[in-house]
Amino acid sequence: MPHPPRLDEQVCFPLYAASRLVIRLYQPLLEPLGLTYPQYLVMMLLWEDASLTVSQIGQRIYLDSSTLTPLLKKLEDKALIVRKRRPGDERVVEVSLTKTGKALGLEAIHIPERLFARIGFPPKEALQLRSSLKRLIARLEMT
Amino acid sequence: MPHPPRLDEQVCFPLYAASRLVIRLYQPLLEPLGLTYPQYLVMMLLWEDASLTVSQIGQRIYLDSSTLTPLLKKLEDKALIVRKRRPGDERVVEVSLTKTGKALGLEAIHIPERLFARIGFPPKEALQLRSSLKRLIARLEMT
DNA sequence: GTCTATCAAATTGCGTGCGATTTAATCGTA
DNA sequence: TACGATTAAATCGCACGCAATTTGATAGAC
Repeated sequence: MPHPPRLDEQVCFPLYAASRLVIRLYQPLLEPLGLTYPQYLVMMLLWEDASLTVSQIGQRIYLDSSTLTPLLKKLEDKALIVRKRRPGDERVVEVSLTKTGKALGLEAIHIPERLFARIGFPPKEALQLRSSLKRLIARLEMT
Repeated sequence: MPHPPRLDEQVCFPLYAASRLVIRLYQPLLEPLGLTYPQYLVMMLLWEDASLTVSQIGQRIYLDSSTLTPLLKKLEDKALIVRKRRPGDERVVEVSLTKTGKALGLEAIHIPERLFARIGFPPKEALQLRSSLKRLIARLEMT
């Protein structure tokens, strides 16, 4: 019996809902650092690699310059990063951590465990969920 | 050895990334119906229950009136729904399907399977992912 | 060397999300 | 039956996301 799509039967909706609900939980943890969740993602990349181009950041978190440019400007206003055109290829903008931005990484160290404690999801299932999501993302990247 | 949070180790990021990537895949399927993804979610609810209040919709998809009001007005502009204050309690707004809106449900019947085909994710793993996400959402709802 | 194609960011316009506040209606209780 | 509390939507301000276009710089073909 064919019928119009039902919310309960979808896979995408729980993805969308869970994503937004978890980001809401992050909020009170990120607020003391003065970061939004997408800003936090960019900072995480830079805490690992202190300098990246806009494109490299975009490839890692699946955002393009139309989203990143304003976001990066906000991080620059907060003095967490600097943006500099690459000498020798002025098309490329290099984003790098400032001392303040690097220091913020230390303040963020306990965020993941605090978030995890709040959710109270079984660690085993969390790991399995993550690996399942990563396989899904790998498939989505192909298309 | 404590270190700043790393993107690879997070559970939330794959959630956020997968959600956005899947929504992107929906786009070309929804475009012929003239719907965005969140609008599609609302329509799915109404295809099941032809009349719901703004609050009821919000509870089901975790959005509040500040997001829903403008979205519902757009659906009304497209003549897919009507919004009417409830006689007897003027605080409540009843959202109901128009004939056009109901008819659109038939055009949407094959969207889920077409999307699923595009992703090419093993059905077994998809079901397991969905149930895991639903458990996660249940935990998130408690807080 | 010039001219076109390509490339990286930036810009623009629109649709969410969401915290915070406002508006209007109803409820509860003295 | 007043009147403060509560409730449901709406409004406002700000920060994403993303399609489409623009801007400016470099690369390639001739």
